[in-house]
Amino acid sequence: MADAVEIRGTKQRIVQATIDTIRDEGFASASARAIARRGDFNQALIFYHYGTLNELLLAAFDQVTAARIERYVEVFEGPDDLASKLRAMIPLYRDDRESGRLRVITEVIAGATGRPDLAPEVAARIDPWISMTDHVVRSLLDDVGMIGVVEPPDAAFAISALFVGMDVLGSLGYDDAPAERLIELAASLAPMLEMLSGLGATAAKG
Amino acid sequence: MADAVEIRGTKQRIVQATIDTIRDEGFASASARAIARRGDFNQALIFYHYGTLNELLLAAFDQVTAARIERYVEVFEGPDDLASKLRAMIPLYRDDRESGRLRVITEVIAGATGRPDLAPEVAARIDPWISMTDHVVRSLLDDVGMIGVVEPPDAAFAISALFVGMDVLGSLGYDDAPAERLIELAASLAPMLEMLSGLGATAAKG
DNA sequence: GTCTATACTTGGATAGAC
DNA sequence: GTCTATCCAAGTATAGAC
Repeated sequence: MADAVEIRGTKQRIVQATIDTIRDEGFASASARAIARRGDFNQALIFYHYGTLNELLLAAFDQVTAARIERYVEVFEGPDDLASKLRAMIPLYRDDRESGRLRVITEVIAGATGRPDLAPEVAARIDPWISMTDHVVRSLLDDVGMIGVVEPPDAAFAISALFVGMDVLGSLGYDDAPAERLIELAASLAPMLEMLSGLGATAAKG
Repeated sequence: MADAVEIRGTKQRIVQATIDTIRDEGFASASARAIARRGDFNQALIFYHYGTLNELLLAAFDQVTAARIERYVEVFEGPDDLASKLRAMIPLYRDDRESGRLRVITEVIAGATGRPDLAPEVAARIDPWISMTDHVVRSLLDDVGMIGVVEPPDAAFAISALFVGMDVLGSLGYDDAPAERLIELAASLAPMLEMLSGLGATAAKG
């Protein structure tokens, strides 16, 4: 029990060291050697267990995102109104930021740009996020009768991009506190949007 | 005349090769060796003329952004209404994208994340963009009487982040055509905002 | 200012002993 | 499954001839 964390063994230890390295030293510095130093194990283990460094980096990305997306889906597929959902999102987002998970995700996304060996793999792993956003946005726009004005995929792309961009600027050293304030703002504006809901439906009929 | 482009000599040739390399092979591949291969000159020249590779990369970034920002400032400091400004922005943005300049900028921004030796330098070079956005947003929010609801710096951060994020996702392989459609959408919504202008002023007085 | 040659470091990955 | 040892490619940067 006490070593429950050890049970999963070496592979997990390697992934954890990878996450730590990316978080604290950046994607560009996350070499096999640096990761092994960090986790205090032999560098050859990486290649025994993961084959290539890229595979390990992707495994680390998967681990960081896996638990995360479930929590967000839970919030956004709930029965609450938009404002409540957005407000429920704030502590999740804050936790992601403070725990360093967000930093890891951002580093991998930024690091994969312009790298043909990584870009498609990372893109495939971002897809679920964009899909989730698309789903939320679609039902929202539908309620408000605004599909056709904004296409849900465009809106989903923009919203996802907004977060990626805020995180990237955050990684560059900008204060990313605005992010939380903006979610809060969106939550406070949401009721206005839902007021339009009836209005939009009416207009569509009339 | 015919060799007007040659007059600026080797330094310019090196910067151009750097831009080409970043654009076509990505930031991660833009090593001194790769750049020298690309421009067909000796690798040692880079260090003679620029001291370090980082300096060269920043010089390339400066060159790509310099001409660009002037054109945007010209548009946004003009006397036109917001919708016209946004529409005027579209061909600029498209040109940046199609020429590959945007790719270079994105690669450098993404590449600088998590690199303490580059991040502050790149951040300093992004500041003018955020300032410009802040300026535009501030006068807009002021007109609409919404300062206090959204703080201009937050809005400027978000808008800048939106573009960075769309570009990063574009570099990851996502279709970034939505970007233009969204500017178009913003332009078509702008009149609504300006309608609020009188309303906001009235509310402030009443 | 430009070249060749090279010093030195770090990287991914593998072979083979244990 | 883990270790040591090593191969080899690639990187930044510099010294010194031209």
